[in-house]
Amino acid sequence: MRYHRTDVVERAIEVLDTYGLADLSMRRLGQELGVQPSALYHHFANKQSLLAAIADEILRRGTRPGAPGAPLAEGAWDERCATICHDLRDAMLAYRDGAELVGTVMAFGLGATQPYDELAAALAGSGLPEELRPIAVRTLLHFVLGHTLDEQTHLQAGSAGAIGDGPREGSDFGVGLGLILDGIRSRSEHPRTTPAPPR
Amino acid sequence: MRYHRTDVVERAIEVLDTYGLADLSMRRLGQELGVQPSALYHHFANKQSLLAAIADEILRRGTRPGAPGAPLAEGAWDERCATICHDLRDAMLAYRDGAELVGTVMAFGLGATQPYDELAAALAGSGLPEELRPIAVRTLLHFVLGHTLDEQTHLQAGSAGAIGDGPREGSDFGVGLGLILDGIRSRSEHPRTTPAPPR
DNA sequence: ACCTGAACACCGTTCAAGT
DNA sequence: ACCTGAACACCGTTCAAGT
Repeated sequence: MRYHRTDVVERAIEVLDTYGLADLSMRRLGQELGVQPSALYHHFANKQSLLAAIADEILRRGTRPGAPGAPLAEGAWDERCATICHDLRDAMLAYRDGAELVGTVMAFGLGATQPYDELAAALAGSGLPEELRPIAVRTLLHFVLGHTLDEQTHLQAGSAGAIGDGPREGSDFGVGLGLILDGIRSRSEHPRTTPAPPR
Repeated sequence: MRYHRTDVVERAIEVLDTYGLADLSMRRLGQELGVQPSALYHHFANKQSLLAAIADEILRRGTRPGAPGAPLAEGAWDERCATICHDLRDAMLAYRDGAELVGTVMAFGLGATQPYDELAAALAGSGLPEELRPIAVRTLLHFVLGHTLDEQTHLQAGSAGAIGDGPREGSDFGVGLGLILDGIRSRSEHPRTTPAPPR
């Protein structure tokens, strides 16, 4: 059998979802495809590149279609931010270890820049001073990545019969997100000259 | 030579700071101590336990002494939160890959609970409704961990002569932190019945 | 209490060579 | 363009045995 890049990514996602990130090795993936591990290096320069491609695909699958180039969410800036953050969370929760994978890839700046750009566009519609927007975007992303990683870790740890965690964590996410959006809103309405708190 | 648990942790921190987290293997650490890798399993059940002990020690070293049991920071609740967050950031930045290590350990809930408890205590002095405090604490921690990981990754990547990143990132941290504290303050002064934003 | 020595079951990556 | 086969330099962990 001969494979394309996309075949490898697709199979890798299946392995990830079935066996977890720790078991997603180049050797294991090769075995799963019926191919030598070294064959994968024809499609990807190294494992990190493969992981970046997987992260991109997971985020792509979690994105609502929508006209390309069109605004990615409707409504007020805060509603658009909330939608983007919820979609990102949902995309990561859709696959086992999705948050850990996407978080690692984003931390090393290897791709998955789509959410960043979408949030920056949404925040352009707020009154937030332009120079604060990048840090606001990053603050939102750190929240979503960190919270979802926590959530997924605990969900998976207690997967043997734990109940009631879904709703609790779900509303928790909205509350934390609302807290940050409130902070952005207060800076949008009352810009300050000295924004940093004292040490 | 015969070692204690604390000797192993101390040497591990030196290896971490000199060669990075990726090179901190049980075999490498054994070699550095002049001991078989298997000897380390007399002191730690597994590598994760060792990493948790290292994270605890890094945080302990970054903590200002202060009387045990006494309030860990003086002043208003927001100043105390800011101090705790800055100290946590500084502690992680003090060692190579410190943020990645502490972040991993905290994500798996293995220890390093000190910052959580300190922030919870500081927030008890705000007007924030009690049920919102845990999510506020976690939101602050996710910000500090995520931002510092970003910062350290980029600082280390451009360590060959990059200039001016320190101050920029430093103020960035304060701004993002101020954003979240503003959000907490707005909820403290104007509690809501429906805190979550719409999807 | 602390360590050795040997083994088990793995890794990512490279590279000449094949079709 | 895609893959094989073999090799290199590693991993974490276990376990009987030593002092």
